[in-house]
Amino acid sequence: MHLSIDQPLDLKSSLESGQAFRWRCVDGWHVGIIYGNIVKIRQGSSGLDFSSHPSSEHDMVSNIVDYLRLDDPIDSIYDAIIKDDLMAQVVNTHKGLRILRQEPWECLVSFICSATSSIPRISATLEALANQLGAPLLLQNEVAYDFPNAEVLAGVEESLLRRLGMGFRAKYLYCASRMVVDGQIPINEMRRMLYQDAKDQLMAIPGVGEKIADCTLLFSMDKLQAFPIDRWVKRAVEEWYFDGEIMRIEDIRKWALEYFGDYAGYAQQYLFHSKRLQGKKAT
DNA sequence: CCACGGCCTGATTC
DNA sequence: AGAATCAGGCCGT
Repeated sequence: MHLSIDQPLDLKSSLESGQAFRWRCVDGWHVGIIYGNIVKIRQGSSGLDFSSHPSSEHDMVSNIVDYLRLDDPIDSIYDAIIKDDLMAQVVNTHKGLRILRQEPWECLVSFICSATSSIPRISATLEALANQLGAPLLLQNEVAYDFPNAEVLAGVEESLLRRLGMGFRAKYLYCASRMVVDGQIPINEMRRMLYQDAKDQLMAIPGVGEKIADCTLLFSMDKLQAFPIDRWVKRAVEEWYFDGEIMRIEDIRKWALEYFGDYAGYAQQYLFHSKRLQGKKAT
């Protein structure tokens, strides 16, 4: 199935810029899961080619539009966040990098896993979780495992989670599962909640602080003003906007929301992506 | 309020 | 080679 795209989109960067951890690349195709469907997708000159299961390709179109946020007013967003020459250049270099609209539960778990870890390890852990506890989905000669829901994860021992490589995050994941199952955290209603209200609720989960809450809000809950600050973004802002001065996270957060406005999250993703590529090349 | 060490563990560095 | 150090934080002191 072909889907024409007439706006900036860089599929590879979007799927591999550290927002989602379970996409793999096979022969130029990205294989992963979108809203319970295994999807094989690639970008050509005029748009996307993909196949899917169990939903038909026809029915998957709207899911793909949702997942890649192709409904965002991307040109207005660029206008809004390009406040200076540096951001103009960063956006231009990585034009088409999108924020994804992931499923809230998997996104929350992913970023609980991310604390003091590395992307390859985060991916391995999440894959292990899904392989062990999720339902397999088949497409052509590929298999991918759906992500286990909160009920399933709440039912496994912390020791299993540790065995799967979660380390000290195992107890956080167990708590999060319980809180979602018990209805304390209305994870699927947070898209309709105010940013700060949803954030306060997420941060009530042990192991979820400002950064992990903001990642979840930005990458799965439509809160485009969320500006997660990890070490890369911290470094990027300090070096590129404050002449290398060491800043407090809280001051960066306030500055970013003020400076970039309602689409600060997009600015964050571009800063993160370019700083990380730069950091990797340097080392 | 701020600063700091500890936490699991695999990969990378010295 | 084997031991430190680091990795997309958070929590308690």
